[in-house]
Amino acid sequence: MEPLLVYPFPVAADLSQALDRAGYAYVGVTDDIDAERKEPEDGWGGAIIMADRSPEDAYKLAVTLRKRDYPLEPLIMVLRSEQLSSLELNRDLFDDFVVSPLNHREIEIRLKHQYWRLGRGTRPELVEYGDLVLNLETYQAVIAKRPLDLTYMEYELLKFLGQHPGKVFTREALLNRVWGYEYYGGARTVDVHVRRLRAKLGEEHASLIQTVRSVGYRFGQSRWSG
Amino acid sequence: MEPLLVYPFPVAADLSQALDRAGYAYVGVTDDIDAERKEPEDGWGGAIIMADRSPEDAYKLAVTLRKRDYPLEPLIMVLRSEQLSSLELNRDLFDDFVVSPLNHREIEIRLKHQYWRLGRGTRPELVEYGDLVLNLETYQAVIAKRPLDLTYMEYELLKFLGQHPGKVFTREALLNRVWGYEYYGGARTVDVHVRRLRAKLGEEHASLIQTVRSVGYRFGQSRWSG
DNA sequence: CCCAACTGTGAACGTCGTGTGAACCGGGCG
DNA sequence: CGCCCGGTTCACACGACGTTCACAGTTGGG
Repeated sequence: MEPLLVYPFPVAADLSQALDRAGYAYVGVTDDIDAERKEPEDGWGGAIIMADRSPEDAYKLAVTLRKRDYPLEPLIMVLRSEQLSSLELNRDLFDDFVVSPLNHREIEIRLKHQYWRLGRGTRPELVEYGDLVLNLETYQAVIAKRPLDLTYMEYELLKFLGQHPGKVFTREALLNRVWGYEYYGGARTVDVHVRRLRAKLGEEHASLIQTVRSVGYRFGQSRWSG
Repeated sequence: MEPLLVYPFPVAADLSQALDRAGYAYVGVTDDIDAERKEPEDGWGGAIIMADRSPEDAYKLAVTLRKRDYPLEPLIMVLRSEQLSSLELNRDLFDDFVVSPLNHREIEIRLKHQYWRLGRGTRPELVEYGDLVLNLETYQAVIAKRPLDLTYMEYELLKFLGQHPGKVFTREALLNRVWGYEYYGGARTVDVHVRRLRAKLGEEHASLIQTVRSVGYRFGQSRWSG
């Protein structure tokens, strides 16, 4: 992760303490010129700008950082309670703000939340196990980076198994929980779907679904053999 | 503007005072059942959930409000300083948070900032995906530099899909979110509009809208990358 | 007021997913 | 050695689901 830009320099003691604790790298800058000079090759990892001492300079810096081709994100402002009104006029200059005096945990959480938001505006819900990844939002599956073309029931079955790795399910249980409680069909159904899944998973991953003789099926390694 | 959902009911004095001052309408709810019962026809305008008294119930409510077809936005949590850690585990449940005791100005600014982000920050006036460009201001669509002559519903549907590339939507969900909550019509409607869209997109781009059998439709390719 | 364009619905049609029966295989046990 | 039990594999038929079409209801502009 690239270091955070922090204004002003030298960095206030409570802020540096909070960032150190949270494990963030950061670089203090005195103004926009300084910021450009110290900017890492891959750009800043974000910015924290304290506007509680010299608000004008702080906002001026924020402007230059945001009005570039590649706007700096995330940008968090720090200010005193009575300065809050000034934010409304500059909404597009920051992503979040904190009211001083600083709360260590709060600034850490806000940073993380911003990174999370940037990373995936709406988070994909994933089911992962080893090389296998199921994206529940897009209904797509990938094994070892190779996309799997699964039918509906195949997907549902694999999803269920993937959500309970290591656990053994009887055919009965699978029929109940994947096909639905009211469903009443033969146990062969499960066998065949497991077979088709294994085929699509490919030779090397077919063993992801193991047969437990006289009991049922298990996904992934047993909890003992790890 | 639709009223805000506020939990719990009765609404804490300082919060109601802050919301009154800021000019927001709001409705206090006791739990998820109550929330559903009191929900305005056009949905909630947002939510403020105080988790400082009974955190479990608060988070439970947040879950139900966010795991719907139409997730409630924005959702702001209110909690005590020592509860901050609990947020990390529930990142997707909220958009912003405030540490109590409440600062009137702060909660007002955060609300406004969230609305601004939803209205403008997140939604650009252009929707782009590959060769497709939708200009939301002029209501015009272009595919591979060739202008598309779309009807209203066609445009709305394409816009919605384009705003959520990769994600699969059931016909039900599309009816809700494109045609509107109160709309009650057959699922064939969606099919036909998809068909007309595909036709207008042309042979080569028809696959932009994919059918996910037994589930619904998906626009574009999956997004595995953040 | 009429025409044209847009939108929704029901029905016909084709495809593909799914379940089932039966054959096949392999191991355990008498 | 042969029988039985359980799992695997295969082929096939049914039916669910999506696509397509034709048409009717509705809206809005000229």
